[in-house]
Amino acid sequence: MNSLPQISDAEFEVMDIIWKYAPISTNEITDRLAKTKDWSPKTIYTMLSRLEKKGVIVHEKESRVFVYTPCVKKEDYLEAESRTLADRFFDGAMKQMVVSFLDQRDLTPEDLDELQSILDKKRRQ
Amino acid sequence: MNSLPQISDAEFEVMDIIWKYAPISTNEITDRLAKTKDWSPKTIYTMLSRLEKKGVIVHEKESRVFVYTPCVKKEDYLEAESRTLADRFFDGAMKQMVVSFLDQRDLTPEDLDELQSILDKKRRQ
DNA sequence: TAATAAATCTTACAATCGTAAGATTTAGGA
DNA sequence: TCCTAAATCTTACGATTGTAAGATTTATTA
Repeated sequence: MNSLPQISDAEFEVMDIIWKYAPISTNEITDRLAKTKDWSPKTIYTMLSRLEKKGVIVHEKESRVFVYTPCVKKEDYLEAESRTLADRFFDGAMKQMVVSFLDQRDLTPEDLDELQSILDKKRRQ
Repeated sequence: MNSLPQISDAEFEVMDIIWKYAPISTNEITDRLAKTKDWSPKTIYTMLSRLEKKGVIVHEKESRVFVYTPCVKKEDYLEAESRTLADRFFDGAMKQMVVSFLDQRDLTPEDLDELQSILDKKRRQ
């Protein structure tokens, strides 16, 4: 709960579906993942067991199917991963990281305008 | 070169020293890492071999010691990892990611001021 | 109630990773 | 030139990850 368990790339994909659609059954999970991934349902089942073992999801039985719910928040992972990124590349300085993102070429002038107005609002509060 | 090899957390720590101090000998690498990590030199040697096998560093022999140089740029990893983060958490939308970072609690009002002026400059160019 | 099909549980296996010990090579001093 | 200490090379081993196959359980239908 306090320190987030490490979850792998593939596990993250499964988590993502659960975060988006929970409570959700195994079948619905496999159906939704089938749209983007080419994974066997067996593989997905393995992911689900591992995620549950790691304590980031729980299930309830509904007759014979399992229905999953997350027990950690996606934002907590965002938080943790952006901190890791800041640590690795900017010595922990979030601000520097933001600056570097502002330089990223795929922000259009309109994006910049919008960011500016958000900044304005933030500073005023 | 075009697609960056995956490197692990521990490997990254080693890379980081090489990025900072290259060209750098094995001994200097282990000395510098000793300050923060509690790794055996043997362990570090393993990292170095793996990194070289992955093609992200090369060495030259100077008498009997190896001197390492990176052959990928740290910024390329930043680029790749921030894109991954944006994909995972914001559906690829860099702008949304930046917005979320602006909300991060550890940006001081001074930071916001500074960001604002950077934004101003960027929009003007 | 007995069979079946669907769902879950158990086991597996190769690749990568963290962590190093032991073997081998070799530059440099005696 | 020969020995030795330092450096590198080879091997290892348990945990995690990606990827599933096969075994077992069980709700439902015939």
